[in-house]
Amino acid sequence: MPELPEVETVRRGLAPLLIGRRLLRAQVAERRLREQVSLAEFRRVEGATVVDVRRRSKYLLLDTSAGQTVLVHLGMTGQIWVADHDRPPAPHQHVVIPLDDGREIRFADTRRFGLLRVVAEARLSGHPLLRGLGPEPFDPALSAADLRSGSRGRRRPVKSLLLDTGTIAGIGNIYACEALFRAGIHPARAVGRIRTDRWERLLEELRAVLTEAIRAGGTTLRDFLNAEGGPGYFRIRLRVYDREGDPCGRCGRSIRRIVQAGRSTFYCAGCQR
DNA sequence: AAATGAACCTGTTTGC
DNA sequence: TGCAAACAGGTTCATT
Repeated sequence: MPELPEVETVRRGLAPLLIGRRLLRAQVAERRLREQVSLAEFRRVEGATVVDVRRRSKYLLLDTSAGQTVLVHLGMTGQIWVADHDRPPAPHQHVVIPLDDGREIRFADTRRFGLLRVVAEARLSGHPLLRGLGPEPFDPALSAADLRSGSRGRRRPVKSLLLDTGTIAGIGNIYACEALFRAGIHPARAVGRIRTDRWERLLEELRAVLTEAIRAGGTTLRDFLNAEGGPGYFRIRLRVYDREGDPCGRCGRSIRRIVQAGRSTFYCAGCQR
C-alpha cells in the first residue's frame, strides 16, 4: 500500500500534530507485527517530546528529545493517525501512544506486515532495518550515469531494479509501473540494455510521478488513509497500474498485466519498448 | 551472484 | 448461492 508518496503524505500530516507533543505510556493490544512490538523499547521514549518527524524510504521516523527515534513502517495495510482519546477504536488497532494534549497516536494494520520499533538515534543509520537502503529518489547524488555503469552486462528486468530498495529507496509496485510507462521503457527490459539517455529519462519521470503523487496526497486503492483519516487522490491519475484491459491513454492499445517476481506489472506494449 | 518463489497475515474480489 | 482460488500498496528468507 504505502509507497514513498503515501508515507510522505502521512509524514506531512503528522508533523504539525506531533512536534512539541510529549509521548505518554504506549498501549499495545497486539504485539505480533512484522517484528514484535516491545513495551520495554517504548519506555525509552515515555515522557519525551517529539522534536521531528522524518521519512527514510517507506519508514517514518519520530525523533524524540530522549535521543530515541520511533521507527514506523506501514507494510501493506498499515495506518497511523492522531485521534481524540475518546474515539472508539478502529478495527485492527494494535498500538496507541497517548499524547499530552488529550489526543493519541493510533496504529492499525489489518495484515500486520508493518512494524514499530524504538531505536537510539545514534544507531539509526547502522540499524539492520535502514542499513541497506539505497539513495532517496530525490537525492542529487543518484545519477543516470551510475545506474548505467552499475547495470552494464546485467540482465535483470528494469522493474525489479526499481523495486529494489537497496538501489533506490521508496519505490513500490504502483510507481515503478507508472514511471516505466511515462519513460516508455518495457518493464522486462534488461538493465544492461538501457542507454544513459534512457536512464536520464526514467529518473526524470520517476521524480515527476512521485512529486505529482505527493501533491495529490498519494494513491488510495483500498486501505490508504492520511494522518487526518482521509484518502489520497492520485488514483485517478494512474496511467497503467490496476488498469488491465483499459485503452492506453496515449496510443489506445489495451493495457496488459504480466507477473514479474510474483507481482503484477501493468504496461502498454505499444508505448513501452 | 542473481533472480524467482514462498512466507508472513487478513480481507475482498473473481470465477466456477 | 456457495465455495475456492486469486489477488492486494512490502519485506525477507530459502531455493534454483
